[in-house]
Amino acid sequence: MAVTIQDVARAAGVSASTVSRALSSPEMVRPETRMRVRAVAESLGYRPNPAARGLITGRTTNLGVIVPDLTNPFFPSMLRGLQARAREAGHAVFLADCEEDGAAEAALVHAMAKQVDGVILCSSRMTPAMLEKVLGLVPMVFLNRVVPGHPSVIMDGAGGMRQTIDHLAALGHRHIAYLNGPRDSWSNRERAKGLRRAERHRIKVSRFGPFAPRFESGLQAADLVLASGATAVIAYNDVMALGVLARLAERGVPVPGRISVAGFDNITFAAMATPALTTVDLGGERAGRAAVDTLLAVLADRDADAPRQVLDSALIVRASTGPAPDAGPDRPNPGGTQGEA
Amino acid sequence: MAVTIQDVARAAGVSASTVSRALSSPEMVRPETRMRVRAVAESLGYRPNPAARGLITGRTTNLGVIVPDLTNPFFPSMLRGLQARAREAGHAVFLADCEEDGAAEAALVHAMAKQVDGVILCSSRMTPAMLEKVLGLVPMVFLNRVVPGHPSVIMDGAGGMRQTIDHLAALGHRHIAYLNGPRDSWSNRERAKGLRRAERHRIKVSRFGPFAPRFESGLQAADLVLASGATAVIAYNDVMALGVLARLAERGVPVPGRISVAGFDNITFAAMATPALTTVDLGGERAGRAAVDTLLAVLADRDADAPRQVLDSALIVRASTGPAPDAGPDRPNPGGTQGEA
DNA sequence: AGCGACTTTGCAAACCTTTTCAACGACTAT
DNA sequence: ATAGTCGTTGAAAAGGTTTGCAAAGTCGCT
Repeated sequence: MAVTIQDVARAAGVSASTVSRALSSPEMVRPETRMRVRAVAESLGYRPNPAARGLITGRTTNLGVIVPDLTNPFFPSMLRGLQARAREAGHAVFLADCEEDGAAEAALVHAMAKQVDGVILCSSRMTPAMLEKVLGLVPMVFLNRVVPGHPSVIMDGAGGMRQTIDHLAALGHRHIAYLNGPRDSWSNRERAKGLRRAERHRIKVSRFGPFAPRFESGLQAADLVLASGATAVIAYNDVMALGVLARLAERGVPVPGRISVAGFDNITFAAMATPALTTVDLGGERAGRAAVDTLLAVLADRDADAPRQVLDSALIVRASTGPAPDAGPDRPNPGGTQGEA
Repeated sequence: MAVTIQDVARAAGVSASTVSRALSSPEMVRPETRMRVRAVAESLGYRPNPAARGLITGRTTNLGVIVPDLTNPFFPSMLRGLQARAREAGHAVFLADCEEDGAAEAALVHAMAKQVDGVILCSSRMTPAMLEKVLGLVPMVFLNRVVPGHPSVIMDGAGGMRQTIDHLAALGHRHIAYLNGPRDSWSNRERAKGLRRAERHRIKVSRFGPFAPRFESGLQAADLVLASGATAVIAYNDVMALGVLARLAERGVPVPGRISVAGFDNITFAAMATPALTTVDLGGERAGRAAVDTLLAVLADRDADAPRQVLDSALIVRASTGPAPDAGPDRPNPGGTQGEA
């Protein structure tokens, strides 16, 4: 049915080895023969069978990717960068969605192991014990999680948080709220670490949660934040922040007049909300590309020690954050903030 | 390095064939032997090499999926259903994003052909000429596009449009606008077909576009629609509709007081907008699952004739659509609409 | 006891490719 | 002229699995 290397060999009057060489090691075959073979291969529509090739070379030119939840809009942007870079490098991408389940994730690694040259684990949900069992199976790089001794590319959530706090401090806020994400989320811990920056500005921080990173959590949290007296709220991610925004709009609370709102991830809809949402862009596409590059580097030199790459994040200031309500529009040095602007 | 069937055979004191059978055709081997072999395989952590297996069986248990744009939030939901069903059926999923480019899509089909048992083409961007060249390569099913003689599952955009128009008619609207999607999009043509329903209600329809299906197009279109005097606007998709909503909010136009807005796709953020967006749910997850089922059916019986499955769509009425402004809140039989409610 | 049928197992071929090795001819350098 | 080198090619092995076929063993029946 499908055309094999033998068919090409017969049609070109050479051996299979010559066909193989004409296509993958062109310098090893006489130009004249090479041309003829290539022409025949082309005309027959021959494509090497990757499975057979992989069997002998031990390489598949496939990359595996596992994400925890495709419907979280943060991942598609990451995937896009990842996918594009992989294609540039001549690799196809195997994608699986583990649906936030670490055990499923481990099973997927097993399933993929033999069909890919390496796998990229995005925000892996595996416990250390689960990790232990799959670590040797196939080269892996971790995206958005550090696993000692293994290559990772991480996005600087803590740094993003610090930028956000500096931004709010400059706007005169003295009391802010943070809405925690899921309890055992690595990214949430990272982001929360950045909260320490508030001390430097003598800003009071009220923490709420943990919350599931969903729109509804934002609705719920908005009322809590309002009652707390904070004049700004930073949500674990944009989806929650949008929930906060929606609830505040419903209650007629002016944003950023009475309260400023910020999120994380810079998802597409952050820019589309009214008011447009101030958010931290963690550089998802860039991270996706970096993960592929890292994996390729590991593949090329397995003995190199595990690189850990940290990507800068950037605060995207939009309309949802503004001066603190008690800080008058242009009053210099309000309260005790030492004019950190 | 990796443990092969030979290793298991040696350790269990049987031949490789017996190991193979113990694992995949259990009834062919004596229970006692079967147990022992399975125990050994388990303890050694043996996993059959899918490439080697595929080479001989001709089946890979992989499915390929090509989508035009991962960052369009409609696709992830489809993918999710697809992915889940594929996993239930024991198939892994190869994903590729062709970035709205038909030629790239064709290349991806080629690249995937030998590594998958079949491929699902979501909203294929290939021209008929491109299609021609790849049709025989591998079993395919089309999602959201009909290709004569090939299996497809399609979502009923025209039906969704009819429901939307009936809905608006019932609310007393006499003049509506439609914002076209991309010029040669099959889905746009389908949706536009449903516009004929307006004749039955004696509703005037103004068409705008074609537009790229983006938020910015909605911003642009909103002003055009307002100037046209229409009291309701249906956008090609939710992303555009959200753009319309944003622009109208910016101009202080009450929605749905002055104008009603509706979209297509029921993306997550449609429900999160203010006002929440009325939209047509085309059943993406369901469609993803159906596509897998169809593909599996084709694979099981290649001679069966190409099924074409049409999925019902459902109008999700939310706050962005309301009574026409000139139709008073409860006035019966306004104008000449024959009271179609 | 002998025969046939069935069960259980192993051998070897097959899948398609890459790669090692050897062969062959031509050419160069001694 | 001869040995060595180089360039070009083919034969064959290898990679890990499944499967058709045959062999061996078991059982029941006549």
